[in-house]
Parts: sequence; structure tokens; C-alpha cells
Amino acid sequence: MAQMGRPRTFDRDAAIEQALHLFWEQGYESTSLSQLKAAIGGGISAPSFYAAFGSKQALYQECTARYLATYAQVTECLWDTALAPREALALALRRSARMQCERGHPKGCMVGLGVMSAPSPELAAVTKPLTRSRARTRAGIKACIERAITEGELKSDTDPSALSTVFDSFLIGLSTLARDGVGLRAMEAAISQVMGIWDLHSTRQDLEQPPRT
Amino acid sequence: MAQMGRPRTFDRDAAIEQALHLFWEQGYESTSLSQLKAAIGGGISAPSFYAAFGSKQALYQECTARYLATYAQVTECLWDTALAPREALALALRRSARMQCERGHPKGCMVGLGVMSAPSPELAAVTKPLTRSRARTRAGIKACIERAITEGELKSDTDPSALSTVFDSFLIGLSTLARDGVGLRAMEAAISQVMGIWDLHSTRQDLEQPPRT
DNA sequence: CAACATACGTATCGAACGATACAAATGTAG
DNA sequence: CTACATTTGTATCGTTCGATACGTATGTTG
Repeated sequence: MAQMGRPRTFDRDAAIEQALHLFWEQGYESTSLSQLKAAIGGGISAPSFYAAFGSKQALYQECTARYLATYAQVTECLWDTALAPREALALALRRSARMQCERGHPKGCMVGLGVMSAPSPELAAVTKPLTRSRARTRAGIKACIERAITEGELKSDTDPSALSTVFDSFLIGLSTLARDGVGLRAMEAAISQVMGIWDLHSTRQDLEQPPRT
Repeated sequence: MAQMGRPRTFDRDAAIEQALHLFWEQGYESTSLSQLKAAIGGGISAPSFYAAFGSKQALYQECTARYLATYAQVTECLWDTALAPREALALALRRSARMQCERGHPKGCMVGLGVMSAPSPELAAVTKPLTRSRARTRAGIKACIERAITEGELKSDTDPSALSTVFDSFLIGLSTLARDGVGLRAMEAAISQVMGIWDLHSTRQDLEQPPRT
């Protein structure tokens, strides 16, 4: 049997993407049912909404799961040990910046902007997947650095915690910059600059000091 | 004449500070009148609220003005030309980190977290002072770098735009880190690290390369 | 004292919020 | 066709939202 009962008139999968864009843009609390209903399939009724998604909170959780499974994958290369640590980190930064500036969806990263998405204490549970994702990215950056130290790419006296905090804070800050209109070109230039910190701790001398006249 | 009519039973100045803390913690839209009324002077009535502040939006504007005039002053040293550019920037970062981690008020910077405080397009006007403050800090960082180039502290081929974006993104990212529980110690260590980028472009050789065995 | 100015408490406004009851409509399965 | 499963549309629920009307209480001014 293909599907029993009357078929729905909107694409549930596309609806999640549209709802995701709203939550991404405005956060959980600031996005109303009216906005969600209006954005889905050119407008649906309240009963259709609840039949399809259960509740606003349940839909949000589906949206965050969708985000983490798609857009947020730009930083997964942090865990790819087939890549050299420096390239893994630089790739994560560049991919994230590119994604955050893409057209067709809100600017910035939903994970980063999610800190203020549901700020009430009783609603903190709803954004927990985002909080966990930030912690995971933090750990990924640190793991990259520790791997580089182990492999001899970074000097053994490098402080992995301090260094990873630099890259992590820089990465999360990009979301706000994107919202403020800073473009991809500027971000990419900044990424090239910030990777200079890596080279400062590199064991390869040629990276640390450009030739001087 | 000192004051006509019946005096109010709460301290209006303290009320603004308490409301500021709520807006700082939760943002504009997520903070309700009920919360504000309950937080002010141990609980006030709705008419007292409106008589004293006019509206929720007017109070928010007073709170942002208060924030910008007090807490946000930590970055004013960016404009202090009596300081060496590097020290001005490092001081701004350190002061901001310290302020964001202070006890007695919400973690993070209200200016940075304000991006998602009133995300609806029609409410963007209410957070405009915060957006302007971010732009001003961005300009301050860039001005510091340009001044360093002019004064010969940074090499003339330094890209002020790219470099300022690094520090700006790092600074804004600290707010989210603070919310996630990253402590002042870790931030200070990261600040020391990120200032290494400055030294990479410094004209003073002794800063760029620590002695090697 | 009387006159005035201001803040207070109670009670309530209309609108929007998230969420449902219920019956008609539309599909599949036998 | 009948029986069943699911969605749809209309109308509405109770709550909370931001915001007020109105009469009373409490202060200063003359």
C-alpha cells in the first residue's frame, strides 16, 4: 500500500526546509505559528500544521536535525583524519564562511545564532542540539590541533586549548558578521589571516617568516 | 520644588538596570512585560510600568543606551590615540572578555548577542543602536590597525580590512563562548594567542619569532 | 486647610499566541 | 459499492501578549 487516506496538499519535506529558514532567520520564540503556516506550501491551516508536525516545538526539533544533517556538515572535515590538520581546520572555516554567505537561505550559522534563539530558561531544552553542536565543533577544532602536535606539525609547547578557543571564537563570530553584511570576500581574507596563528606554532620555519628585504 | 505628586515606590534607575539584565539575558522579544514588571522593584503594576517607561520598546531603548554608556565602554580604548595601537586593541579584547565573564549580570556582550534579540524585520529598528555599536567597534579595530601602519608599527603591506575582521569576529564570538560556559581564563589565553597575528605583521622582529633551540 | 500633581491598585481591553473539536472532503483497500 | 484512513476547512478554545480606563492613595504647593 502506497499511502492510506487523503493525501496532503503540501510537500512535508519542503515545508521543513521553509520552516527551517524561518527559525534560522528569527529564532525559535520570535517565529510564530502564523508565520510558519503562511510559509508552508503557500499557506496551510492550523489543523494541517498540527497533524503534520505535532507542535511548534516538535517542528523546530525536526528543523534543527535537518540543519545539523545538511548545512552544519561543513565543519565535519574537522574529524577527517585523512586530511592534514591544518587543511582540515582551514577547510572547515572556509566552507562555513561560504555556506553562511550563500544566497537562498538566511545569513550566518543557525548553530551559532541559536544561543539567543530560545533564551528563556524553560526553553533551553529546545536548543540543546545546537548547544551540543557548538561543543562538538569546539572539540573538533581542539582535536585537529592536538593531532597536529602529535604528528609533529605544531610545536610541542603549543597550547591546544588556547589556540582552539581562538579559532572557535573566530568561527562563531562570523555568524554575526554575516548578519551585519560582511561579505564572503572579507571573510575569506580574514580566514587567511587567522591561519597565520597556526603557522606561528608550526614546526615548518618557511611558513612563519616571509622573506624580508 | 523637589518633586510634585506622589513619589514612586521603586527606584527608576535601579529598575532600568534590572530590566537591562533581562533584555541582556533573553533579548527584546523573548522578554515579556510580566517578567519586567516582576523584576522591577520586587514587582510593580502595569500602569506603574507604563507611567514610568512609556512602553516596552521605550524601556528597551533606555536599556540599550544605558548598556552602551556603561558596559560597552570597555572597547572605547580603541579610540584612545594616547595608547599604542597594539595595546589599545589588546586592552579592548581583555576588558571585554573580563566584563563578559563578570558575575552580577548576564554572560556575554549585549551588543554582540543583540543580533538575534529582535529578529523580525519590523523590529529591526529597535536594535539599531546595537547594530551601530558593532559597526563602530569594527571601525575602531580597523582604525587601530591603520594607525599602527601609519606609525610604522605594522608593515605597510598589512591588509587592515582582513586583519580587523579577524579581531572583530573573534571579539564577537566571545559572547557565545561566554554563554556556553567558557571561562575568563580560557578567553585570556586565547587573546594572548590571537594577538600573535598582530605580531606576525609587526615591524619588530623580536616579537615574531621566539628563540629556537 | 484647599488645590494640585503624580503614582498606585483593580479590572480590563483587543489582538495574537499556541493548540483543538468537529464534520466534510478525498484518497486507498476490500 | 462499502469500509476505512487521513487531510482539509471552519470555528473556536484558553492563555498570554502589550497596553489602558478609572478611581483611590499620597505627596507637594499655595
